[in-house]
Amino acid sequence: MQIQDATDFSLKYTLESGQSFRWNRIDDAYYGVVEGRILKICQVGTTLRVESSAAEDRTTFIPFLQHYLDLRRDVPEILTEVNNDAYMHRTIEKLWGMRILNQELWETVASFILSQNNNVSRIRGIIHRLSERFGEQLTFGRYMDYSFPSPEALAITTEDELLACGVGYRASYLREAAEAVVSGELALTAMKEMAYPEAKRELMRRKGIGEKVADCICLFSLGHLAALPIDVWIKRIFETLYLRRRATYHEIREFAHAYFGDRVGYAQQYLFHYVHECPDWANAEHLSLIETSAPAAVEHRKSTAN
DNA sequence: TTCCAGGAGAGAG
DNA sequence: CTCTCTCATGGA
Repeated sequence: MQIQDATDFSLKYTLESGQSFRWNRIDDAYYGVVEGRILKICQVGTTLRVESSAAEDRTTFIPFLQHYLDLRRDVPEILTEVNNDAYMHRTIEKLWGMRILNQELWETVASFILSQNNNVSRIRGIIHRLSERFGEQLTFGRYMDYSFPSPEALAITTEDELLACGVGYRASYLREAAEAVVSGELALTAMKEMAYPEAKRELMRRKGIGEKVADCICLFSLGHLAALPIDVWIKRIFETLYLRRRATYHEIREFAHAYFGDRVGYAQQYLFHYVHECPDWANAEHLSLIETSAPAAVEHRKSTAN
Protein backbone atom coordinates (compact mmCIF):
# COMPACT_ATOMS: atom_id res chain seq x y z
CA MET A 1 0.00 0.00 0.00
CA GLN A 2 1.16 3.52 -0.69
CA ILE A 3 0.71 6.99 0.69
CA GLN A 4 1.56 9.41 -2.13
CA ASP A 5 1.29 12.80 -0.51
CA ALA A 6 3.64 12.57 2.47
CA THR A 7 4.96 16.09 2.01
CA ASP A 8 7.12 17.77 4.65
CA PHE A 9 7.65 14.36 6.22
CA SER A 10 10.84 12.56 7.22
CA LEU A 11 10.39 8.90 8.07
CA LYS A 12 13.99 8.68 9.26
CA TYR A 13 13.88 11.51 11.76
CA THR A 14 10.38 10.63 12.92
CA LEU A 15 11.30 7.03 13.73
CA GLU A 16 14.85 7.65 14.99
CA SER A 17 14.20 10.53 17.38
CA GLY A 18 13.65 8.53 20.57
CA GLN A 19 9.85 8.66 20.66
CA SER A 20 9.39 5.01 19.76
CA PHE A 21 11.64 2.17 20.82
CA ARG A 22 10.36 -0.40 18.35
CA TRP A 23 11.75 0.51 14.91
CA ASN A 24 14.74 -1.02 13.16
CA ARG A 25 16.29 0.21 9.94
CA ILE A 26 17.39 -2.48 7.49
CA ASP A 27 18.89 -0.98 4.34
CA ASP A 28 16.46 1.73 3.32
CA ALA A 29 13.38 0.30 5.04
CA TYR A 30 12.07 0.56 8.57
CA TYR A 31 10.58 -2.46 10.32
CA GLY A 32 8.56 -2.05 13.47
CA VAL A 33 5.71 -3.43 15.53
CA VAL A 34 2.65 -1.21 15.76
CA GLU A 35 -0.47 -2.38 17.54
CA GLY A 36 -0.04 -6.07 16.98
CA ARG A 37 1.40 -6.22 13.48
CA ILE A 38 4.77 -5.78 11.83
CA LEU A 39 4.97 -2.82 9.50
CA LYS A 40 7.63 -2.26 6.86
CA ILE A 41 7.81 1.33 5.70
CA CYS A 42 10.00 2.79 2.99
CA GLN A 43 10.08 6.44 1.99
CA VAL A 44 11.00 7.61 -1.51
CA GLY A 45 10.49 11.32 -1.83
CA THR A 46 6.95 12.08 -0.73
CA THR A 47 5.80 8.51 -1.24
CA LEU A 48 5.53 5.97 1.58
CA ARG A 49 5.49 2.30 0.63
CA VAL A 50 3.90 0.40 3.50
CA GLU A 51 3.60 -3.35 3.98
CA SER A 52 1.95 -5.12 6.90
CA SER A 53 2.15 -8.60 8.36
CA ALA A 54 -1.63 -8.47 8.80
CA ALA A 55 -4.42 -8.34 6.26
CA GLU A 56 -5.31 -4.68 6.15
CA ASP A 57 -8.43 -2.95 4.93
CA ARG A 58 -7.33 0.04 2.93
CA THR A 59 -10.22 2.21 4.09
CA THR A 60 -9.13 1.92 7.71
CA PHE A 61 -5.40 1.25 7.33
CA ILE A 62 -4.52 4.46 5.50
CA PRO A 63 -6.23 6.72 8.06
CA PHE A 64 -4.61 4.65 10.82
CA LEU A 65 -1.16 5.26 9.32
CA GLN A 66 -1.85 8.93 8.75
CA HIS A 67 -2.77 9.32 12.39
CA TYR A 68 0.15 7.26 13.70
CA LEU A 69 2.65 9.27 11.66
CA ASP A 70 0.85 12.58 12.32
CA LEU A 71 0.68 13.16 8.56
CA ARG A 72 -2.48 15.21 8.63
CA ARG A 73 -1.04 17.91 10.83
CA ASP A 74 0.21 21.16 9.33
CA VAL A 75 3.75 20.74 10.62
CA PRO A 76 5.29 23.49 8.45
CA GLU A 77 2.91 25.93 10.10
CA ILE A 78 4.04 24.77 13.56
CA LEU A 79 7.70 25.01 12.59
CA THR A 80 7.18 28.53 11.35
CA GLU A 81 5.61 29.38 14.68
CA VAL A 82 8.50 28.01 16.77
CA ASN A 83 11.30 29.17 14.45
CA ASN A 84 12.21 31.97 16.84
CA ASP A 85 15.99 32.06 16.65
CA ALA A 86 19.10 30.73 14.94
CA TYR A 87 19.20 27.61 17.15
CA MET A 88 15.70 26.54 16.18
CA HIS A 89 16.39 27.55 12.59
CA ARG A 90 19.30 25.16 12.54
CA THR A 91 17.38 22.23 14.06
CA ILE A 92 14.44 22.75 11.72
CA GLU A 93 16.68 22.90 8.69
CA LYS A 94 18.47 19.70 9.71
CA LEU A 95 15.43 17.70 10.86
CA TRP A 96 12.81 19.04 8.45
CA GLY A 97 9.78 16.77 8.33
CA MET A 98 10.24 15.09 11.70
CA ARG A 99 6.84 14.51 13.24
CA ILE A 100 5.56 13.51 16.63
CA LEU A 101 3.97 10.08 16.56
CA ASN A 102 0.58 9.17 17.98
CA GLN A 103 1.42 5.84 19.58
CA GLU A 104 -0.76 3.29 21.31
CA LEU A 105 -1.44 4.46 24.85
CA TRP A 106 -0.65 1.40 26.96
CA GLU A 107 2.62 0.73 25.17
CA THR A 108 3.60 4.37 25.63
CA VAL A 109 2.73 4.35 29.34
CA ALA A 110 4.76 1.20 29.93
CA SER A 111 7.68 2.21 27.72
CA PHE A 112 8.19 5.57 29.39
CA ILE A 113 7.87 4.10 32.87
CA LEU A 114 10.87 2.04 31.81
CA SER A 115 12.65 5.08 30.41
CA GLN A 116 13.41 6.76 33.72
CA ASN A 117 17.09 7.05 34.61
CA ASN A 118 17.86 4.92 31.57
CA ASN A 119 19.19 5.34 28.04
CA VAL A 120 17.57 4.71 24.69
CA SER A 121 19.54 1.65 23.65
CA ARG A 122 18.90 -0.05 27.00
CA ILE A 123 15.21 0.86 26.90
CA ARG A 124 14.98 -0.73 23.45
CA GLY A 125 16.62 -3.89 24.75
CA ILE A 126 14.33 -4.13 27.76
CA ILE A 127 11.21 -3.65 25.64
CA HIS A 128 12.39 -6.26 23.17
CA ARG A 129 12.99 -8.81 25.92
CA LEU A 130 9.62 -8.07 27.55
CA SER A 131 7.88 -8.49 24.20
CA GLU A 132 9.79 -11.70 23.48
CA ARG A 133 8.82 -13.11 26.86
CA PHE A 134 5.25 -11.81 27.29
CA GLY A 135 4.09 -10.77 23.81
CA GLU A 136 3.03 -12.79 20.79
CA GLN A 137 5.32 -13.77 17.98
CA LEU A 138 4.84 -12.01 14.67
CA THR A 139 6.49 -12.74 11.34
CA PHE A 140 6.73 -10.86 8.09
CA GLY A 141 8.82 -12.71 5.53
CA ARG A 142 12.10 -13.42 7.23
CA TYR A 143 11.56 -10.64 9.76
CA MET A 144 10.40 -11.72 13.20
CA ASP A 145 9.36 -9.67 16.20
CA TYR A 146 6.84 -9.71 19.05
CA SER A 147 3.79 -7.67 19.94
CA PHE A 148 4.02 -5.42 22.96
CA PRO A 149 2.74 -7.29 26.05
CA SER A 150 -0.83 -6.55 27.07
CA PRO A 151 -1.61 -5.12 30.51
CA GLU A 152 -3.14 -8.48 31.38
CA ALA A 153 0.07 -10.31 30.51
CA LEU A 154 2.25 -7.98 32.55
CA ALA A 155 -0.14 -7.85 35.52
CA ILE A 156 0.35 -11.53 36.29
CA THR A 157 4.14 -11.59 36.03
CA THR A 158 6.43 -12.03 38.99
CA GLU A 159 9.06 -9.53 39.97
CA ASP A 160 11.79 -12.04 39.10
CA GLU A 161 10.46 -12.52 35.57
CA LEU A 162 10.56 -8.78 35.00
CA LEU A 163 14.02 -8.46 36.52
CA ALA A 164 15.23 -11.14 34.12
CA CYS A 165 14.25 -8.79 31.29
CA GLY A 166 16.46 -6.09 32.78
CA VAL A 167 13.81 -3.65 33.99
CA GLY A 168 15.69 -3.14 37.27
CA TYR A 169 14.03 -1.26 40.10
CA ARG A 170 11.22 -0.21 37.73
CA ALA A 171 9.67 -3.70 37.98
CA SER A 172 7.11 -2.76 40.62
CA TYR A 173 6.18 0.43 38.75
CA LEU A 174 5.50 -1.52 35.57
CA ARG A 175 3.53 -4.30 37.20
CA GLU A 176 1.43 -1.95 39.31
CA ALA A 177 0.59 0.14 36.24
CA ALA A 178 -0.48 -3.01 34.41
CA GLU A 179 -2.64 -4.06 37.35
CA ALA A 180 -4.23 -0.62 37.46
CA VAL A 181 -5.18 -0.86 33.79
CA VAL A 182 -6.63 -4.36 34.24
CA SER A 183 -8.64 -3.32 37.31
CA GLY A 184 -9.92 -0.21 35.56
CA GLU A 185 -8.36 2.08 38.12
CA LEU A 186 -6.27 3.53 35.31
CA ALA A 187 -8.87 4.14 32.59
CA LEU A 188 -6.95 4.52 29.36
CA THR A 189 -9.96 4.87 27.06
CA ALA A 190 -11.38 7.68 29.14
CA MET A 191 -7.97 9.33 29.28
CA LYS A 192 -8.00 9.79 25.51
CA GLU A 193 -10.94 12.17 25.92
CA MET A 194 -9.28 14.26 28.61
CA ALA A 195 -7.64 17.63 28.14
CA TYR A 196 -3.90 17.83 28.71
CA PRO A 197 -3.90 18.91 32.39
CA GLU A 198 -6.40 16.24 33.40
CA ALA A 199 -4.65 13.46 31.51
CA LYS A 200 -1.29 14.47 32.99
CA ARG A 201 -2.65 14.62 36.52
CA GLU A 202 -4.28 11.22 36.14
CA LEU A 203 -1.05 9.66 34.85
CA MET A 204 0.99 11.16 37.69
CA ARG A 205 -1.13 9.36 40.26
CA ARG A 206 0.73 6.19 39.28
CA LYS A 207 3.90 5.25 41.08
CA GLY A 208 6.81 5.63 38.69
CA ILE A 209 5.15 8.32 36.58
CA GLY A 210 6.38 11.79 37.43
CA GLU A 211 6.05 15.00 35.50
CA LYS A 212 8.55 14.14 32.77
CA VAL A 213 7.21 10.66 32.00
CA ALA A 214 3.63 11.95 32.07
CA ASP A 215 4.58 14.62 29.54
CA CYS A 216 6.17 12.02 27.28
CA ILE A 217 2.95 10.01 27.32
CA CYS A 218 0.82 13.10 26.72
CA LEU A 219 3.03 14.16 23.81
CA PHE A 220 3.90 10.86 22.11
CA SER A 221 0.54 9.14 22.48
CA LEU A 222 -2.24 11.57 23.35
CA GLY A 223 -1.35 14.34 20.93
CA HIS A 224 -1.04 17.09 23.51
CA LEU A 225 1.51 19.35 21.85
CA ALA A 226 1.63 21.63 24.90
CA ALA A 227 3.31 18.83 26.83
CA LEU A 228 6.99 19.51 27.49
CA PRO A 229 9.10 16.58 28.69
CA ILE A 230 12.16 18.05 30.41
CA ASP A 231 14.90 15.46 30.64
CA VAL A 232 18.57 16.15 31.39
CA TRP A 233 19.22 17.06 27.73
CA ILE A 234 16.37 19.53 27.39
CA LYS A 235 17.30 21.07 30.73
CA ARG A 236 20.88 21.47 29.55
CA ILE A 237 19.79 23.03 26.26
CA PHE A 238 17.59 25.62 27.89
CA GLU A 239 20.17 26.48 30.54
CA THR A 240 23.00 26.76 28.03
CA LEU A 241 21.40 28.29 24.96
CA TYR A 242 18.42 30.24 26.23
CA LEU A 243 18.48 31.11 29.93
CA ARG A 244 22.28 31.07 30.22
CA ARG A 245 22.20 30.17 33.88
CA ARG A 246 21.21 27.34 36.18
CA ALA A 247 17.47 27.02 36.23
CA THR A 248 14.82 24.95 37.94
CA TYR A 249 12.43 22.77 35.99
CA HIS A 250 9.70 25.23 36.83
CA GLU A 251 11.63 28.15 35.38
CA ILE A 252 12.43 26.22 32.20
CA ARG A 253 8.80 25.24 31.78
CA GLU A 254 7.61 28.82 32.24
CA PHE A 255 10.16 30.20 29.82
CA ALA A 256 9.67 27.54 27.15
CA HIS A 257 5.91 27.86 27.08
CA ALA A 258 6.06 31.65 26.88
CA TYR A 259 8.77 31.54 24.22
CA PHE A 260 7.49 28.76 21.96
CA GLY A 261 3.76 28.86 22.60
CA ASP A 262 1.18 26.14 23.05
CA ARG A 263 2.86 23.67 20.69
CA VAL A 264 6.15 23.73 22.58
CA GLY A 265 6.26 19.93 22.37
CA TYR A 266 7.23 20.05 18.70
CA ALA A 267 10.00 22.58 19.38
CA GLN A 268 11.24 20.39 22.21
CA GLN A 269 11.45 17.32 19.96
CA TYR A 270 13.51 19.17 17.36
CA LEU A 271 15.92 20.41 20.05
CA PHE A 272 16.08 16.97 21.69
CA HIS A 273 16.90 15.07 18.53
CA TYR A 274 19.27 17.70 17.18
CA VAL A 275 21.42 17.59 20.30
CA HIS A 276 21.61 13.81 19.99
CA GLU A 277 22.73 14.05 16.37
CA CYS A 278 25.24 16.79 17.26
CA PRO A 279 26.27 16.07 20.89
CA ASP A 280 28.68 19.00 21.18
CA TRP A 281 26.03 21.46 20.24
CA ALA A 282 24.95 22.54 23.71
CA ASN A 283 28.43 22.52 25.20
CA ALA A 284 29.67 25.82 26.47
CA GLU A 285 32.87 25.70 24.44
CA HIS A 286 30.91 25.19 21.26
CA LEU A 287 28.50 27.96 22.10
CA SER A 288 30.93 30.68 21.07
CA LEU A 289 31.16 29.17 17.59
CA ILE A 290 27.48 29.57 16.94
CA GLU A 291 26.96 32.97 18.52
CA THR A 292 23.62 34.05 17.23
CA SER A 293 20.56 36.15 17.74
CA ALA A 294 19.05 33.85 20.34
CA PRO A 295 19.64 36.07 23.39
CA ALA A 296 18.27 39.01 21.45
CA ALA A 297 15.27 36.91 20.51
CA VAL A 298 14.73 36.10 24.16
CA GLU A 299 14.78 39.74 25.14
CA HIS A 300 12.53 40.61 22.23
CA ARG A 301 9.97 38.01 23.24
CA LYS A 302 10.08 39.13 26.86
CA SER A 303 9.66 42.78 26.00
CA THR A 304 6.73 42.12 23.72
CA ALA A 305 5.06 39.59 25.99
CA ASN A 306 3.03 42.16 27.88
C1' DT B 1 36.50 2.09 38.46
C1' DT B 2 33.49 5.63 37.90
C1' DC B 3 30.07 7.94 35.26
C1' DC B 4 25.90 8.31 32.79
C1' DA B 5 21.19 7.57 30.91
C1' DG B 6 14.19 10.77 27.67
C1' DG B 7 13.65 10.30 36.63
C1' DA B 8 10.98 9.49 40.49
C1' DG B 9 10.05 8.43 45.49
C1' DA B 10 11.05 9.32 50.15
C1' DG B 11 12.77 12.03 53.63
C1' DA B 12 14.78 16.28 55.63
C1' DG B 13 15.09 21.01 56.06
C1' DC C 1 8.83 24.75 48.33
C1' DT C 2 13.96 22.87 47.37
C1' DC C 3 17.80 19.74 48.22
C1' DT C 4 19.70 14.99 48.64
C1' DC C 5 20.00 10.10 48.51
C1' DT C 6 18.80 5.93 46.48
C1' DC C 7 17.07 2.76 43.16
C1' DA C 8 19.04 -1.72 38.77
C1' DT C 9 21.54 -2.08 34.75
C1' DG C 10 25.02 -2.07 31.10
C1' DG C 11 27.84 0.58 27.95
C1' DA C 12 31.48 4.00 27.66
